[in-house]
Amino acid sequence: MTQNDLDSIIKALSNPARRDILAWLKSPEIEFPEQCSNYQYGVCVGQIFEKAGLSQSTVSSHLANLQRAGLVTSKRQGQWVYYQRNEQCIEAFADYLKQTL
Amino acid sequence: MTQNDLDSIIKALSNPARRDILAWLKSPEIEFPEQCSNYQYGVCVGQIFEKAGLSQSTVSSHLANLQRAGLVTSKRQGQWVYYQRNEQCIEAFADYLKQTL
DNA sequence: AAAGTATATCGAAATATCTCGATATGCAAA
DNA sequence: TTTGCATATCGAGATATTTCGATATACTTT
Repeated sequence: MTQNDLDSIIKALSNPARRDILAWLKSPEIEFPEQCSNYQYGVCVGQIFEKAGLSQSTVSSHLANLQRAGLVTSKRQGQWVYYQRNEQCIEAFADYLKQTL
Repeated sequence: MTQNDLDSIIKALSNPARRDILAWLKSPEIEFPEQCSNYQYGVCVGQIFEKAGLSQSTVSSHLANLQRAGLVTSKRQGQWVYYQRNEQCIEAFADYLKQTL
């Protein structure tokens, strides 16, 4: 965990909308029951967009931000892009913080 | 730990200068060997200001920010104001994050 | 009381972030 | 290949943050 990683992760988490999205992705079945497909690759942008109460472009931007920080991964399936939590990164960050803060 | 607490703590930590200050305060004897007085109440603003490479007003503002977030406490001793880490708050935050992130 | 030192607050300029609508891109269906 | 849907990117306006110098406040010393 470099200082740069830490910086982008904390900056990503400093926004409430992004924290909400990350929290929602913990329970896709509960938070996004409307999604037709299964949750193998996570949740698609449209679902998150509808729940967030923000514009589509804003949500897309937030997701890109979370992904640059390494907190989520994405996978395109046809015309949809699915996002899911990167638990490894999230746990590593929480551990690092607990240890060094 | 309310959502407001979390928000102000993460926002406080999202700035590298404030993270540096908080890290320095972990080892006052090592990081601020120049301080004349003992470290009972922490480190005084002037010491932090000299180390930070930022203006006095900026450092004072960062310290106020950390204090509003609950991450440090301050105590005036004569004309000096000493800041020290609030370990209880810091640990509670790290634990909360580890649990809920 | 006056002057000096330490810290906090104020006001403003520079920079970054958030948000949106418009539009581009990638893929699917007709 | 044209049309339509899902997502990403662009450009711009609004807001927030960072930083500074100037000044105010708190305290000490003379």
